[in-house]
Amino acid sequence: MPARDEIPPGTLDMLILRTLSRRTDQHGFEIAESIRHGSADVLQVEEGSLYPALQRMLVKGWLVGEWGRTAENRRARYYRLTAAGRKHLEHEVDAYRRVAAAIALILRPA
Amino acid sequence: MPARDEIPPGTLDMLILRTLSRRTDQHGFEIAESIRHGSADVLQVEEGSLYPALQRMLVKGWLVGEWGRTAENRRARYYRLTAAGRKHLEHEVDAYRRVAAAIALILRPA
DNA sequence: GACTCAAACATAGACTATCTATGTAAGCAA
DNA sequence: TTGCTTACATAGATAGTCTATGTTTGAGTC
Repeated sequence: MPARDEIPPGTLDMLILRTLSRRTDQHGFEIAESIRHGSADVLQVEEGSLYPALQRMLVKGWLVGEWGRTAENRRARYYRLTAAGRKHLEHEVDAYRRVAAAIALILRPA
Repeated sequence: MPARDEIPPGTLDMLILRTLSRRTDQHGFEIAESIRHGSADVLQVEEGSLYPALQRMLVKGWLVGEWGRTAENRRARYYRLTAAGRKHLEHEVDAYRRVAAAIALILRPA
């Protein structure tokens, strides 16, 4: 029934960036929820994957983050795409679609 | 120009099984070529990935292999799906499609 | 106020699966 | 016999996810 799936290796950054391009200024927990809901409850990002990914992308300059407060008055880091992040997202989506189309070619019924 | 892509982690077994379900009794080199051509030259399986994958799947009983000779009189191992392999392929394809659809949900334009 | 609970962030290490690099054997041709 | 190619094979590097664990902080409760 639910049996949530893992995030396929190589897609996590893209999913995070895309989530932030849909709605900016989300913090980590929100991003995880957005991915879960946005995927119809199929994809679940674990915290041990999420936070390192956010760090990596901060370092690469694809995101900026600033500390703030949630509606429940908890400290949280809010992320936003940079121009470089937006461009990188485009490239990742292009590459993903190309590969997905290629796999579809092989899977499609003869 | 081509700039062939890597096989996404987790998809190689499925691609090999699917290739053999389209045409049975192919040897390793043929399988690699089938995947490349069948993907419109996008996907390239490296030998260092291919042969270990074939070994794994022999052990798991998804394939059987028997030694033979190519048209050029070279020794080669010809692989064929087992019933278990066919069933496993179905499951892998189902799981792949479910995840791909979930990713598509997130990627699709708002 | 002490205690508990959850939110939010974070890191270390395990694990999986691909790739790169390398090697071997065998057939054929010059 | 040298070289080229096919075909199979293995070892180690690498990348990216996960599990498990830990820390801080705010809110609620007794």
